[in-house]
Amino acid sequence: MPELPEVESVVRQLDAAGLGGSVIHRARVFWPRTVAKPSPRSFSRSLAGARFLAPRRRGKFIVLDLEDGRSILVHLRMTGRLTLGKSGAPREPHEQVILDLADGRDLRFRDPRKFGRWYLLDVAEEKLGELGPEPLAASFSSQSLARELAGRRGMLKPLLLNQAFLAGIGNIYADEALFLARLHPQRTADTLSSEQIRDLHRAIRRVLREGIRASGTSLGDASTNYQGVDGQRGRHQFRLKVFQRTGEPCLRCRTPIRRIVLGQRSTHFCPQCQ
DNA sequence: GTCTATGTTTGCGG
DNA sequence: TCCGCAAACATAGA
Repeated sequence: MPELPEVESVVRQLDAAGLGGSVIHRARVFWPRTVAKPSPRSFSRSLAGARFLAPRRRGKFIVLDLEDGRSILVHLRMTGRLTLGKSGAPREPHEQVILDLADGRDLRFRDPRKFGRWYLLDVAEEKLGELGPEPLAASFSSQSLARELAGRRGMLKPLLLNQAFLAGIGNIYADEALFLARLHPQRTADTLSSEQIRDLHRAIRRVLREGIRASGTSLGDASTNYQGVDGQRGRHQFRLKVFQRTGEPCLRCRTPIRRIVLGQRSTHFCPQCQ
């Protein structure tokens, strides 16, 4: 569920709530596999007393840097969710990790599907280094996108989902960006004109910024959908142009939106203007 | 029971 | 090496 805009929203909410500066009193792991590195035991043991710096984001990772130079990385995957509230509340269903803070609050991780992962690393880059460029960074230009696309003979859509190619894009924003850029999801990546590369670059940034401005996309109404740190829902679902609009008229040309499966992911596009 | 799901990794075959 | 595909992870909702 959460892609770059949702993760960015969570990070901003954690920051606004003053997570930076707070100290971990106790770390508890209830589902061992959630903590990918190190062992859950040493994860818990070595976090007591650690102090957070300001939270940040890289790709779809929430990065919680610690004052001692280490970092906690949280990946929400499909259904992961962080909450920050007063400690002492009974543990809710599907809560896999709880960090009790010295200030009387706790940071909780709830993940019904248990795909989400936590990492405690001496150097954040050992994981973040696998990621491609940040699409919203000033250094991500149309030229750098062109360089990356050159020689890639795969389809555009799966390429946009490849985190080593570009960090942070998921299924929703990939479909939306390709629609905005008027590019077919199955288009071979290295066949774009420089103008189309410019359009794609602009579309990617526009869609992600729009998502952030709307505090993310919350589909459906179930608890497995994206919610912010206080349970806030995003508003970007009302702005989707193709995603989950199968059969509905294209907002540009009225042609019914089509759904196909690419790389095992549903893909929505307008067969007329893409 | 079936199908779908916003993510990522791994292994296979081309 | 690059690419596409299937399965795995584990669960909920339609």
